[in-house]
Amino acid sequence: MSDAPRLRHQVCFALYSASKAATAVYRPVLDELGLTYPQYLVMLVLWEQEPRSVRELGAELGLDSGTLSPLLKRLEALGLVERHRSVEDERRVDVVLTDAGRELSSRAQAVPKRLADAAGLSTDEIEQLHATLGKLTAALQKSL
Amino acid sequence: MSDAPRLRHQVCFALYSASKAATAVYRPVLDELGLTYPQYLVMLVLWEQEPRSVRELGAELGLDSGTLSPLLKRLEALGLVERHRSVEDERRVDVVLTDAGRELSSRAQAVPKRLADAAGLSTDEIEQLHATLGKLTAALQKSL
DNA sequence: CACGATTGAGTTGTGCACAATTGAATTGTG
DNA sequence: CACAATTCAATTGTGCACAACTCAATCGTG
Repeated sequence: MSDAPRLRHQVCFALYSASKAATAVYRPVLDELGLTYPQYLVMLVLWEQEPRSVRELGAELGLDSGTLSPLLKRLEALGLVERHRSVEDERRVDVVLTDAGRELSSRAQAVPKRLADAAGLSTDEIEQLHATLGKLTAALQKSL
Repeated sequence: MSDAPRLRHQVCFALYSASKAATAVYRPVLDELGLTYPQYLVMLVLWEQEPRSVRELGAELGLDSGTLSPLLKRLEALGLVERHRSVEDERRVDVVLTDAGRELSSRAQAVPKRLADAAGLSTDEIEQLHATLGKLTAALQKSL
């Protein structure tokens, strides 16, 4: 019989679908902020701490300069960040928030709440999901 | 203090990272098959049942024609599928496997095993993760 | 100090994701 | 039957993801 792997049984597809559904839920909220989902992630990192080099942003998010360089250029065009060559190490580019970028933080408070509301999971389930995903991601990355 | 949402606490980021890590684990195996991850998903659906219209593929995978049309064109160029206008309804395009496309199924057996090996989770944890992701995705999609 | 190796950011090219639009085929309603 | 509304696939345009590459700055070793 069907010895072919089946879509619905694949955890990878469950991850892929859940991830897409989550960004779809965020989309309307992020639209109001004028951000895409990956841009929001970059802003999250910068709201925690700045300046951050492109390298550091990439390490936090698992993205390389091929993705970040144009993304940061767009955030700069939006007036949310500035990029400056580091003085100590001229290979590095430090990314800092502008006032507008910092102010966006308060408006972004509503973003994670939206997912929690839509998730339909208990706090326990959310926490367990979070923990399991963390274990999974760590194991997968180690296996590479 | 930090009233800004923090990256590490966000379930959405955990999903995003886990999904990226999973496709990264698949990448070398899929490279041997000459497929990308989304192309593999389309083949999974076709291995289960064919022919399938573009519309049906999109419904299974949550993708629209803007994504599928060029993807299917590439699968056709690889000689794995063929596309034919449906006779009953000429708006539809039916996608069928070629012999080469059908044969790829057996070589694809190794793909899901690779994730299971790398996951570092027990069967129980995998099943619970799968179930929770399913609940989450359904709830998120309903909320849109 | 010299110089090969490494690091960091950027660019190019390919492919996916999704919104918006187009155009043809079909359906539903008067 | 006519024709407006809907359905379906394809195209266009924007942005992300990642491999491969370039180039400059820095580091490590002799």
